[in-house]
Amino acid sequence: MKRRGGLTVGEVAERSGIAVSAVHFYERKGLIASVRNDANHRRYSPTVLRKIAIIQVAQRVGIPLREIAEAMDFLPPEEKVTVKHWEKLSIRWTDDLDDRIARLQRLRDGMAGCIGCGCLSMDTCKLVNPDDKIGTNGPGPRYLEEDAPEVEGFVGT
Amino acid sequence: MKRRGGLTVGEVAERSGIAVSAVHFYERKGLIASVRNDANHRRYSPTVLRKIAIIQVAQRVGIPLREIAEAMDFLPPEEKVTVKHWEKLSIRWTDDLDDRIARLQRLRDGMAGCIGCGCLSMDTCKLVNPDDKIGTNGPGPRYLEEDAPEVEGFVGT
DNA sequence: GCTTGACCTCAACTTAAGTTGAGGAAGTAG
DNA sequence: CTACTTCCTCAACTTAAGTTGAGGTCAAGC
Repeated sequence: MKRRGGLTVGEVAERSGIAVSAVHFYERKGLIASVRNDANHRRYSPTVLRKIAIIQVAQRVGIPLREIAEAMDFLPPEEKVTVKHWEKLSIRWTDDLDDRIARLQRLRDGMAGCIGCGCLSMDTCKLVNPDDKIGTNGPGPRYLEEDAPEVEGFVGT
Repeated sequence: MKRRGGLTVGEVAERSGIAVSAVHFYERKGLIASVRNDANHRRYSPTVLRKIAIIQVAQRVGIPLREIAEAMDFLPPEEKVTVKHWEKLSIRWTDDLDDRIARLQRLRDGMAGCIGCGCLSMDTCKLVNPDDKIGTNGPGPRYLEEDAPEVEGFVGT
């Protein structure tokens, strides 16, 4: 196979640790790009490895590919990408990550509170009623504690 | 519509804040149960509202329905479910949540470090190399910094 | 007596992130 | 020359968690 002209899809797959099909997939989604040689085979710039690494980190942060693609659209046309650009993405995704962590922590604190009180699913429970809908009479879990005692009716009592 | 015999699917949907189709779906997945009246209409015990509330909290924690169903399989046959049981589930999922938070925090710390050093995708980067595969020569992102400088070959240099 | 509303079932569609497989071309090793 | 490997495209399948729609039943209200 012709050397000269960049990395083959197989090399990219092996070195980035993802499957060839995933490399194809990322390309279809516009996350990475390649040029074709005369045999219509993809050739990648080595910077694609950096990009794939970024993609993987972003995915672990929980960013969907669509958003990763959007963020990467703001990058200059390949060779001009600098460390500054990676830093920007990094900061952006760190903020996302902070949000996610904060949300999970609030949830955890709620859970911890509920372990003590055993209130899970009660109408005053922050966990079940995260938006504090109580009293709005809109849909959402309510009246739960009112129902539980008078089980009457079920099984035909 | 006959009153007597428990909540209708519409009532469950409205009071739990999920769609009727979702109630059906949860039932198909074995997460909740109903009995049928003579018109073949579902009738639910009010405890189903509690269960759905639990399902929603667990989902927000990030537990897939399959696992929620498994956990709920350990619950006694309906009416015998006590606050103790909810507490057990709560504790179990709090642990899951702690893990999830810890993982995200490690990731965040890695990101923060990378913002300073601009190393994203370097071979020494904990983020890109979470398992510290460096030197194993196995697949995974490596050599990245070795490649970047000598871009030669691409575009035919 | 007919329309309306809530319910029923079953099948197909949706999104995300890929994987798997069929069918074919092209370059390399023996 | 033939076999092997890598590559190509395109279509279909996968899982999760539901939603949407078609076609049908049943009781109530006017």
